[in-house]
Amino acid sequence: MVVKRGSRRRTEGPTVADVAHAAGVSPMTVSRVINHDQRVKDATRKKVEVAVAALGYVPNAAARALAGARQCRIVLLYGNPSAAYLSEFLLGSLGSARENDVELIVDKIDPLEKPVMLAARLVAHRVDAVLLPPPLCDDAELLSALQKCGLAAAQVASGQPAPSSHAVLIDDEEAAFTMTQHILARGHRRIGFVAGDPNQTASHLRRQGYERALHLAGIKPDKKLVAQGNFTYRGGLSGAATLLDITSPPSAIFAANDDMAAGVVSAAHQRGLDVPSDLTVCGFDDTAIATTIWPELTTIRQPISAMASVAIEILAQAVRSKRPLARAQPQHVKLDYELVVRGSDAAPQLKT
Amino acid sequence: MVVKRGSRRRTEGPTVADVAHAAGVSPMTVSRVINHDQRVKDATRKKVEVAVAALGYVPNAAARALAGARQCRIVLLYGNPSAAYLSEFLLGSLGSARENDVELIVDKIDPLEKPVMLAARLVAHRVDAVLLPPPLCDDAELLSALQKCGLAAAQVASGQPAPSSHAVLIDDEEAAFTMTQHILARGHRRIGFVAGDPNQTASHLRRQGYERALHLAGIKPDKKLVAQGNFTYRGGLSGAATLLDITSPPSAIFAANDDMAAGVVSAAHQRGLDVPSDLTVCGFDDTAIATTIWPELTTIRQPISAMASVAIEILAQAVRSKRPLARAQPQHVKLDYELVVRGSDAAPQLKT
DNA sequence: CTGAAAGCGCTTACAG
DNA sequence: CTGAAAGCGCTTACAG
Repeated sequence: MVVKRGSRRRTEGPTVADVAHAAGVSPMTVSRVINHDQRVKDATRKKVEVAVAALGYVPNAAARALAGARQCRIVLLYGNPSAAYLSEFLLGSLGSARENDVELIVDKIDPLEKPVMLAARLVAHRVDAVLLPPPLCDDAELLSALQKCGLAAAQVASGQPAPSSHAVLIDDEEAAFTMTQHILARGHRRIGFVAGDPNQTASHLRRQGYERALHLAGIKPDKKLVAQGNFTYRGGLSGAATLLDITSPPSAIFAANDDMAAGVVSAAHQRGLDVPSDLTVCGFDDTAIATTIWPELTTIRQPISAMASVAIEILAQAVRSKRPLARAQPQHVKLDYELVVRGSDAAPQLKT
Repeated sequence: MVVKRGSRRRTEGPTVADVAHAAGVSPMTVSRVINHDQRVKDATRKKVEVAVAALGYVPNAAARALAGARQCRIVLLYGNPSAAYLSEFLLGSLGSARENDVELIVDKIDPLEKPVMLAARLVAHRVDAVLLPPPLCDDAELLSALQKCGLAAAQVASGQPAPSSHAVLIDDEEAAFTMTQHILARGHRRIGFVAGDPNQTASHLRRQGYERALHLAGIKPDKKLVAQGNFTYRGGLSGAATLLDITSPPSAIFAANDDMAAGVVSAAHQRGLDVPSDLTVCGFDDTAIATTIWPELTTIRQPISAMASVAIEILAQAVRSKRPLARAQPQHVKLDYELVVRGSDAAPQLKT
């Protein structure tokens, strides 16, 4: 390995030139072998491969990138998700971004900026794709602005993925159905539901799952047992207040996310009700708050970190694909959820 | 922007040459401005900055890496902070990492791995520096292992920064003093305190601030009014239970962080006490939970995101510094906190 | 304080 | 099927 005097050489490893020299070919041929170019003669390829192995050659990523390999810059746009959700989402994205060699930029959306402007700004900053966690994943205007600018987008945890964008999700309806069945199996018949933000499509799916399980159990859904909660702790607090103060209150409340479930638990405590002996409370998401409060919440575990990770991977692949066809072929991936039983559910009290 | 015929130019964006042309300087000068070289004349810098902004210039990372710019790879090591804390910390780090062109790797610590092994692994992965949020910022063994391997470290929010490492903090003692004075000013005389994790130095400082304010008001600290809380929601719950069940319970409780304060509020509710009319509850940190629960917490705002951001900046500077002296000269930066008055504090009830 | 030259390690585009 | 040349966008080292 020849290192010239006064060279600015920093890296210690061998280069294409070193390999070429060792194999008795030109650097160009080494490059072809590395990139699996079909046109290299088998004998030549062998020689190069031997040299590569002997020298322990590893291509320099920066040089490849500079010389023409396609870069990938993805923006993670976030609106106002709960801190626990964002935190897990960030962790998943970060790991995946490193593995897939994508540059990840994290940016809070400015509600005052028009989606069209935003999209234009992203393009100006050489962004290739956009990652959209809830609630942004359901912003139709944003999605269409992005598409018009030719930016790939991945919706994470949207209840209603657009056909034109990539999406990673769980089956919200089925998960809510599963949770409701679990509560029914405990023996509850009057099960309250605190619904999520009506602007997020997942909210409706979760409610549908709840109602389907009820139907299947021969229970007619009662509108008085459904309260609005907006996916916030305060919404859970006020929603539970509504449900708990009706004539024949529910013995269990299923909140469509953990933040609201925490609010429900607090409302129960304020009324002197014990959870779970007086009231069963279940959540959805399994974010940090589920194991922070007491009792710990029985909930649906949504693989937030994995969902973010998969979304980055899909986006990176789409961006780097040579064929424009692949960019026009959005993928929708469904991941598994899991029912996590902890301490906030129990059989209802016997009426005496 | 001139694009030559037959050029292999891939990226559409402007280059140093374009910016140089627009600003009427050489590419070299543009490079200097971008890299915050001190020697550029202010007027020249201005011109370049204007051109950069006008063209929307973004440096090409691959080219920088290839050309030999000193890279800076920082690992953000986290243990088990609250999700809300981590989320804000991550956001601050990410933004700053981009601005300072540092490669940020986020890694959860494995409690089973020996600090010495960890440090060795980091060195093997070409890591230059380590960012330590609480509770890791107070891990003396880790700190010393890092130092022995020649890794720069920045402790964030430690109550007792090591002389050999960089640190960014607020004055915890003074902040707790301020909060206690605020509660005293409301008219409270029996003020409970829920202490944080004894393994984190900040816990002790916060308690000291609380006691100093009491002394200054002529109140003798009462051991029965101090409970252990470990910085967790559950610790706040049980700590408050202890304080609220003594013979003459406090009319106000100051918890050394928001998670515990949330637990205190919940404990109060379980006892049928209203917050704040029956019990004043104050927190510390101003993480997301402070405005999630109801009533919203009066607390001390700790600029978590800014602290992370400053720490990254200091680390990047130290790593890139040509003079080894600067690396041996750790900086300790103190940022401002703020008392945020919201809905969880009020004057005590009149005894009748 | 600023600039002209050379080079980082690889690949594209063109010849042969 | 293989190679010599040029260039990707930036920064280092050297002058002035």
